[in-house]
Amino acid sequence: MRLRITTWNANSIRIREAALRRIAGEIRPDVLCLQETKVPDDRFPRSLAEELGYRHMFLHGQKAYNGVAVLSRLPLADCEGIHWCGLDQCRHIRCLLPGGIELHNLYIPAGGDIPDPEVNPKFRHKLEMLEELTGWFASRRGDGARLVLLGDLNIAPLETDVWNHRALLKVVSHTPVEVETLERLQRAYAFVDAVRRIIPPERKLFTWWSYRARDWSKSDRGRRLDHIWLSPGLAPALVDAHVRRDARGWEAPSDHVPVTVDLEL
DNA sequence: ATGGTAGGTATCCTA
Repeated sequence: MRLRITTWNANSIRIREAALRRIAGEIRPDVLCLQETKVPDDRFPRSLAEELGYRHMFLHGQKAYNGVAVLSRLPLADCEGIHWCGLDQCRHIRCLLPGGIELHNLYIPAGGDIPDPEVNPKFRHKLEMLEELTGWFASRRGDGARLVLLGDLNIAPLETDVWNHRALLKVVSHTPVEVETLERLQRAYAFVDAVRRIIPPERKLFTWWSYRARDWSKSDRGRRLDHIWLSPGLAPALVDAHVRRDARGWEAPSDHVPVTVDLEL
């Protein structure tokens, strides 16, 4: 059985109806994981999702900020929204897909502008959420679960994940402390970076471009902030991965584009 | 070195 999973930071799902239709029609994921839906669950566009074939969904949203959702053509089980750092922000859904695959859809805090946890609470929160997740996954290491961890992790770990490595060393999303913290999370369960298994790490690859650029495509000052990781037991099922760069040029685009993997189970 | 755009909310927050 072929399973296609896509992650996309929509940056408000209510104003991305056309983009959501294109993702459903052109990428056709079986499971679509959303971040920054920015909407309470009772105002989520459920009927549109159902019209596009996503009869199964789990919403974990809030007003104005954050918000994650999983839309699926296949039944979902044991769905829950998980909170971290003692906050009620909606940034994490855990659920089970058919075949016992455990999916984690994450929206890691962006972290503000100043890369110093002592003076910037948003940066401290970013590192603390990653550290709490690291402890949680480390405590499960070796349990043999078939895990997919994906979402907007708001960190570009490789030199080729940013348009200019040297220029971004002190820019939140690519600082050494963030990269090291993300690598600790990855090592906690020996997660495989699925997209970089398919697209060579030597090649520049971005999933986000700022709205502030005059011409995002020409300047191409992007970053790879959106990731799909697989647990070691699930990695052999990986057959393909894609970043839908052209989605950044759609009418009324999100600043993030969809990232997709195909698994053969 | 600076300021640039976008979305949600309600006059300013976050990204």
